[in-house]
Amino acid sequence: MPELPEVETTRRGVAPLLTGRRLESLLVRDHRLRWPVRLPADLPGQALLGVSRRAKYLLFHFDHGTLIVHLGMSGSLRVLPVQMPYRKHDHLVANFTGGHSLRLHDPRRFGSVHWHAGDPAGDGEAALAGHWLLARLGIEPLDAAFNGQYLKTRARKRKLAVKSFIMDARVVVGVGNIYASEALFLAGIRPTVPAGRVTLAAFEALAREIGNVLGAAIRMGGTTLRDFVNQDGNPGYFQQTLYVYGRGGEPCRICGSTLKSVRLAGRATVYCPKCQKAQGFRKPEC
DNA sequence: ACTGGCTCCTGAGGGC
DNA sequence: TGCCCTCAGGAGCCAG
Repeated sequence: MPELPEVETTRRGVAPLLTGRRLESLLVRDHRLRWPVRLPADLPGQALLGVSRRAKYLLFHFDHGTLIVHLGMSGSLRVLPVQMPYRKHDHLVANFTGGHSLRLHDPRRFGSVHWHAGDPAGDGEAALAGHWLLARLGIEPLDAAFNGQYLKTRARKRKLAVKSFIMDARVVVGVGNIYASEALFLAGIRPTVPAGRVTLAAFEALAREIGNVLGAAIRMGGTTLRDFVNQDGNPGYFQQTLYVYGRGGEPCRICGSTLKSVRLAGRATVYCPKCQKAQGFRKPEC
């Protein structure tokens, strides 16, 4: 399940291998992703100018447009020698000059691929930001402007649970279930508290912890880049110690209390009833 | 304007 | 060993 650190790690792995190369051929082996894949006939022949990221969308910038790729929850990208046989669920194959073959693998097909036409020069960048998939996205969690005051302002009068609030991509992007759960634990905030009732101080701790946990995961992901081309390495971010996610019923690593498991907006949610209070009250010692 | 529920899909894991 | 069941989840969409 690619969270933002894995998407960023993917970008950093793929970009240096493919940037500057020309797309020689494109094969859509299965167009049935989240939305049917429809790509222009003139995409082959274009050069890849660079790869960037917005939220969990990877943006492959070509001469005359941008390929917008989302990995869903089971998607992955790898760059392999062009002669390597396809795997089951390799839905998209993009062969570049130099024998580099980019493969989109996505068993559950929750991912998506869109083409946005428009030269990157001129107003292309602004037009891309207005793409319907990207237009309503909130702030990047690693942006300096993402802080407690931002969250406090956005949470005004909101009644939904703070965990659901920080998982809303219109507020802040890239905070999936794992990192929302962990950051709330580290900030000492109970996930079920209405967002509008969280104090500024607690939001400041939460913004800090979200940044910390995502930043650390990206740095760890970087350590697996060496293996990126050839094989499935353990994604580095997964080596992080998980305090609550997936640990319902087990003892809290800090205080030993039994971790409580609830569902919030259909998402498994685990918290420590002692370490996580309504207003947030301490940062557990790590 | 908000909010929660639904939906897509396959593979993993548990129970027997 | 094998089968069936349940569950997991990102995020757009929609009804209330």
